[in-house]
Amino acid sequence: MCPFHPFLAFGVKTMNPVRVRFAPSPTGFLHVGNARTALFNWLFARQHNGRFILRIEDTDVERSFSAFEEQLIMDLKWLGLEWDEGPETEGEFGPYRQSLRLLTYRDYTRRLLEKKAAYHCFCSSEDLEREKNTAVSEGRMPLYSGRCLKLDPKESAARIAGGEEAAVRLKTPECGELSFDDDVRGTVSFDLSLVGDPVIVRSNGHPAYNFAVVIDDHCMNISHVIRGEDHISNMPRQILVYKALSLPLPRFAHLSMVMGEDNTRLSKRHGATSVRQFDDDGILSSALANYLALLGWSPPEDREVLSLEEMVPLFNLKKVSRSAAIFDYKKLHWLNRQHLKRQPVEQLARAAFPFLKDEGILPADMTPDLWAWLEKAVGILIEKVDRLSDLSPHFAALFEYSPEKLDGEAREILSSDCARKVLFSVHEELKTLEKVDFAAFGILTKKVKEQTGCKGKELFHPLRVALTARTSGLDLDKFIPLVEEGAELSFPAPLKNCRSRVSEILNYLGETGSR
RNA sequence: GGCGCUAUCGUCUAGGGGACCAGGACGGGUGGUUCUCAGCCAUCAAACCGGGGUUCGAAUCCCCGUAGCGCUACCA
Repeated sequence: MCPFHPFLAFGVKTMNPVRVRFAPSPTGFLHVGNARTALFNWLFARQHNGRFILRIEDTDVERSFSAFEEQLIMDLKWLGLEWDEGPETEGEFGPYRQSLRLLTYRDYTRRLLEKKAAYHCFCSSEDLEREKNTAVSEGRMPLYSGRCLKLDPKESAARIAGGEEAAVRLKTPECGELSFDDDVRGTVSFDLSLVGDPVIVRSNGHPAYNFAVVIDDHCMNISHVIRGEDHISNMPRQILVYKALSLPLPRFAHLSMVMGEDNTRLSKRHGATSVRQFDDDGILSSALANYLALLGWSPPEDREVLSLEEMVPLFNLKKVSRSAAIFDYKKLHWLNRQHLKRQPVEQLARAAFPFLKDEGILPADMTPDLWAWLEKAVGILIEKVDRLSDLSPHFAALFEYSPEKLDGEAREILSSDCARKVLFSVHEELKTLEKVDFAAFGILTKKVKEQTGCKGKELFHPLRVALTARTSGLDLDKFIPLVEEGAELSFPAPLKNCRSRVSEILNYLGETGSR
């Protein structure tokens, strides 16, 4: 617990270690907008050898759930944003959950009340609502009237002693100007005549946000408050709390918002918005983090594809953009492709596995042989996709072989003279081969070319259709070894080798007489 | 309504009084890569919100409009 300390009023200047925090409320999944705030805090802490603190703001008892808190923690870890202090790790400035800090808030509230910097308010929410409505209809600012401030202190004390519920309001100056220096926006100022006495403690005893953050940031020794722009309008109220308590101010930086394509706040109808969904969609955490960083920050020398570690020394909070950014899924997908390519095949195979298992393409119990094949296949197929979730159809195409589903274009290709010669020649050659690997395939095509006199399209198109029953797909010299090796392994649905494919299509064509 | 923040290609942005008839990336168009698709490479189109100042000179500084967003809670 952090006791109130009047000395701090004079802002004792020491070596100020960088301490930043990410303070989400556990009221839902980790949203990409919040994730970006967390990321910028993390980057800032890491590059200054500072501490990154996670604090759970669960003072809204109605909406906070521990399940969300657990999810939040998982999502943050998935993104790679490990915290130095917070739930699980703890630390010397805890507890890191607001619901466990009630005594601290109470202590500070008492000080404020004693200094007469705050007062009890007995107004009912109905009264408040009515006053607000009349103010608005008369075109006035809906400020609190200050009715309870005028109450006789004795009466007020008696009502409290009598057990009556009351909120606590901060007494604010009636006029004047307040300004602060924002690290991304410069000087921002407000007219104090426009801020009413805010409730700092609700009548249920829980602190209001604008009070709790100030206390927590101070007690946790936060040096830089980096948060969303939506908090900027709260600054006068928060600064007033700092002043009433004579606490030194940390530095502030307000980040712009993340919007959807239609320039409204990013929400479910724009597509995936929680980091969990991106994981489910086959987006790598490093790609998401990279993309989020690019929303507002631009790395020097056009180095756009960056890992978390690479971003740390390059990041510059003061260069962060002040305007809102629209979330562009296309660019995220492109970036994901870049990150996918940087990934070693072993890792890619591991990352792709869940998607392929769910599609029934791979068995749940993988053997070393299957892993080896998967690595090879993923290494080849990855260049076809932006996301891991897009891998399944490409894998499925390896397994599926259905001459009866031949489309018009494929039949057309098969109907040429060359096609007939190529098919028979390949069929014969395949009989002599034990296994068709990359080298064997080269020799095979050369032989077929000599025997049939067909080359180029005339040779490869029929070959492709014969082996895949499709007109497009993987390069044949990659496709064939994959299929041949896979044919010897046991998958949920077996993979046919080249020889049986060619026999099958020859049979099919013979039966239907369509050759 | 009030207050605050913001404003460069469709999108993310570079730029910080002359180096800018504005650069990069995504996306789009076109061409190349002697099997297809994809990829990759090359190439093209595409922007300083409007109006006033300040200045020899403004995307850049100031003011006014406009628009978007945020806040205006006993939500955070």
